[in-house]
Amino acid sequence: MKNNYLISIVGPTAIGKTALSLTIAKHFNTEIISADSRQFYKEMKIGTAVPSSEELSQIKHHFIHHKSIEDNYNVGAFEKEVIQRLDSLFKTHNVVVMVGGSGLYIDAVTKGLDYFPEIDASVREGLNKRLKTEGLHSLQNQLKGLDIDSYNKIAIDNPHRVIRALEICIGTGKPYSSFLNKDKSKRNFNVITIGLTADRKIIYNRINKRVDILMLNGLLNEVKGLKTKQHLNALNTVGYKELFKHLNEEWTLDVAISEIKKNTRRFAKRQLTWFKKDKSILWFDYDIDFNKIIEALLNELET
RNA sequence: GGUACCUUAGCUCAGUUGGUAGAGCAACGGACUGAAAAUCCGUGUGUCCCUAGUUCGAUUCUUGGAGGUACCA
Repeated sequence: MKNNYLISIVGPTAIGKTALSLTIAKHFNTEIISADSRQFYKEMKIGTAVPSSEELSQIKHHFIHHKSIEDNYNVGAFEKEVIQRLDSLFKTHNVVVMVGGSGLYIDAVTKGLDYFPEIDASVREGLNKRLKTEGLHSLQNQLKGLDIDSYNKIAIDNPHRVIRALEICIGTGKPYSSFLNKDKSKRNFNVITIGLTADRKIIYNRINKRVDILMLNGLLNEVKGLKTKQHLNALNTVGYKELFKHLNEEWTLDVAISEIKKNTRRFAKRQLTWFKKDKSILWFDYDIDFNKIIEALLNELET
């Protein structure tokens, strides 16, 4: 019988997840796990809209600013670290809150990923080089030879997917598909997922406003300070990549800002598409009285 | 006030020698097991300004309006 609960809060960017997570964490007198794939990086303070220092001082947060953009970090490592952290948190708490907008990272914690061995980074580097010189078609053909199941199943037009499958085939000598759908490690906690949402128009208005605020908070300066590192993957992020284009004199500041807004809107759309699939999510309107959500949670905890 | 040109998708515009229309961007839908705020796939969403003619048929031609732009007064 599992008596521990992870309350996961999801929803599109700028919907108000942080405020809700604080309310819930306070109510249950517990701590917060962040599942936001860009808030991990300590160099990205403004553009990722992390909780304010005041908010951070009220409740203990985990996995915010714990990595550097220079580190090689990924979902697998995140899953492992979170599960370890949860094990120790559940020793002193029955309820832990998780909040974030990265669907894959959330699912990794709540549902688990299949096990894959670590592959040396040089394999991917080589594949990326070949993608440039030989083209995607050559990589697709190689995958066809090494792992026909994956070749048929994955999004074959998507270079990231093809390279990922190939790097496993090459790095392990076994097909990528042979690692999938094994028995995932069982979770020793229950998950309740709360979703916050709103009409698309409202979400978009909030996003536009959020971007203006990030600019007022000094996002441009933060990005300027990171200019020499713009090639790093972690900085291939909405809010950063557009301002790099401005600093590289490709775009005016106005164009860059409206591109940030547009790309954030598209990001929110992708988040909604991801979460829509999860039928277990309890959805609430963004401006509901949070006490109603607490009530709903208490109901869930009893049953 | 006169003359010329314009009015077609949310925006910028193309087009139909008369058979109810299509690009870019935006938007919308979707996929996604270690790059995920990433990456990739799919979809035209329309009183063709209004009116009256000519015509089997008008967004297209003609009449008369309305709105806009430029130039001349």
